[in-house]
This record gives sequence, structure tokens and C-alpha cells, in this order.
Amino acid sequence: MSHPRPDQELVLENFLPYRLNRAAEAISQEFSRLYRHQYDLTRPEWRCLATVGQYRTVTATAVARHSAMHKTKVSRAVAALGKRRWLLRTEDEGDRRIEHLRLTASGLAAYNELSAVAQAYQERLLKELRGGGADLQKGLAAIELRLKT
Amino acid sequence: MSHPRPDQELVLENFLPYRLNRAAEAISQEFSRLYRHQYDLTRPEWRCLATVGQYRTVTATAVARHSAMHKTKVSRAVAALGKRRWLLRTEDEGDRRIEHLRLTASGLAAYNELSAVAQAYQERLLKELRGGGADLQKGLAAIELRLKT
DNA sequence: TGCTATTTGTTACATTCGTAACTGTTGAAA
DNA sequence: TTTCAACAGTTACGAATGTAACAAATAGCA
Repeated sequence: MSHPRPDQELVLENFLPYRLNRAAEAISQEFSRLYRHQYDLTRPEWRCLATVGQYRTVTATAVARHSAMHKTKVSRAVAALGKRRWLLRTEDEGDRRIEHLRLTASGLAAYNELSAVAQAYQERLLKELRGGGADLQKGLAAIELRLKT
Repeated sequence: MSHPRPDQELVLENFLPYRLNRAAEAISQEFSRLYRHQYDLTRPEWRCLATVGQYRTVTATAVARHSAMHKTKVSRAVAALGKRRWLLRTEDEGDRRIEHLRLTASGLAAYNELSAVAQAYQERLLKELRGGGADLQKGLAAIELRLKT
């Protein structure tokens, strides 16, 4: 004799937030293996590097907004990249609260290499996903659209 | 006169690992708002509760495998749920290393409520996603398939 | 039986993270 | 001009996390 259970019981592996987290975690780890040991970068540092590289010159606040990281994370990542001499901080002429971030020559070199690694990884990933990853891209776009509104 | 840049430069917001992480984080936070304050549960605790509720009786190792959490996370979550009297630990008769986990009556009640909340959230989410979230589900399935192989 | 490797689960330690508080600066209103 | 709110960025502190070491138990095998 079995105990009564609710009609619709939750199955974790079918639950979207769980599946999204699991997928994101797995992909992130797979990708990070391509740069972590090679460059000894944490993920926040990588995001920071990518954002500064993309914009050439940005403030820490803009990095946080663009890379969806907490400002303390950005602050620490920027400090780490600065100590490594991959990043330069110059204070704004008009507003002394602000500092503009830009990559040094070696920072730019690292960014270019890492950028290439990232592109290659994404291409490989998409190639290996059923349907070229089109579903995934559409699905993510749907979520991103929902987040904006 | 502009500096030379690589032809294909990385754009963070188009990079799949980043997009996946961002989407997963946003959805998880949105969902956790539905239970965190109501039940004062952390996410590892929630996953633990869901897994034990789903299987009725499991070991900590099985929970870790099924919920994709590190065994120390599970150990701590199980301890927390035990302290709350939502979970019971009984040692195996034949193998005294193992302890079987199952929910108490109040644990089961909480699980049932939280399970309903989760189902409702997922239905609402799917309804609000373009195309009923079909793309997202297919995309996640493609990643999950890739992980298995 | 003995010996070693493996397994289950916990804990110690260092690291990472977020909240909140803080410094220093600017803006805006009186 | 004074005053107060808002903003940029950092830091202190507690909570959460992962790695590695650990204890206890079992399994495999000679």
C-alpha cells in the first residue's frame, strides 16, 4: 500500500530554473578550462577583461552594468587586472569620482587571444549542438526579451 | 585615426556561456523570491528538499548526484533541513556508512507547497516566453544531450 | 584472515561573495 | 552659499563555497 502523493509532483530534472542553472554551470566550466590554467583568470576577471576590451574605455560602473556583475566583484576584478598590469585606471578630468579603465598593451594582447579562444569555443559548441544551437539561441533570446520588459 | 582591432572581436552579450549564466541567474533569482522569504530556504536546501521529496528515500550521495551539487553542499543542506525537522536520517542496516534520508510530515507538507509553487512558476514562465518556451526547452535538451555523451 | 583501496559523509581551512557601511565627490535645491 | 541627497568606488564583515583532509565503514583480494 503506497502513501498518497500529489497528482503533479515536481521532477527536479524537468524544472526549468534547475535545468538552466545546470546547463549554464556545465558550459561555463567547460569553457573556463580553456583559459583558467593558461591565463590564471577568474571568471569575474575574465568578464571584466572582455568588457573593457570590448569598449576600449569604460568606467567600473559601466562594466558592472554591462557584465551583470556586482560592483564589488568588479572592483576586485579591476584591482586584480590592474595589479597584473593588464589594465590602466585614469581619473576623469571633470568628475573625480570616476575612473576610466582601459587595457594596457599586454592586456590587449591577452584580450585578443582570449577573444579568439572564446569565439572558437562558441563555434565548436554550436556545431556540436543539435540543429546548430538555433533553438538555444532563440530560447535565450526569449528570456532576454522577458528580462528587459 | 583609430587603432587597429581584430576582425572578429568578442561581444560579451552575444557569447553563449555568458548569456546562459545571465539567464539562469535571473530566472533562479526570480523564482527564489517566491520561496526564500516565505520559507527561509537557501537554494541548496531547496534542491535537497526537492530531491528527497521526489525520491521519498535517498542517500546523501544520491542527492548530490541527482541535484548536481557538491557533497559538502548536500551535507550542509541536509544538516540544516534536519535541524528544522523537515528531514529524518536513518542509518542503513547493512552498511553503516550510509544514511537514508526521508521527509518528516512537516517536511513533506513544505515540499508539497513548494512543489506547487514551482509548478505554477514554471507554467507562468513558459506562458510568458515567446513560443511557449519551446525553443528554450529544445535548446536545453540539446545541451543536456551533449553533457551525457 | 589480513591488508589495502574505496566509499560515505563530515569538517577545517582558505577563498569568494554579497550586504552594508564607508570615503570622497558632485549635483540640486533652498 | 549652504545643505543634503545621490553617485563612484572601496572595504569590513559575515555567510557561503570548494578543496583537501579526515574518520568510519566496507569491499576486494591475496
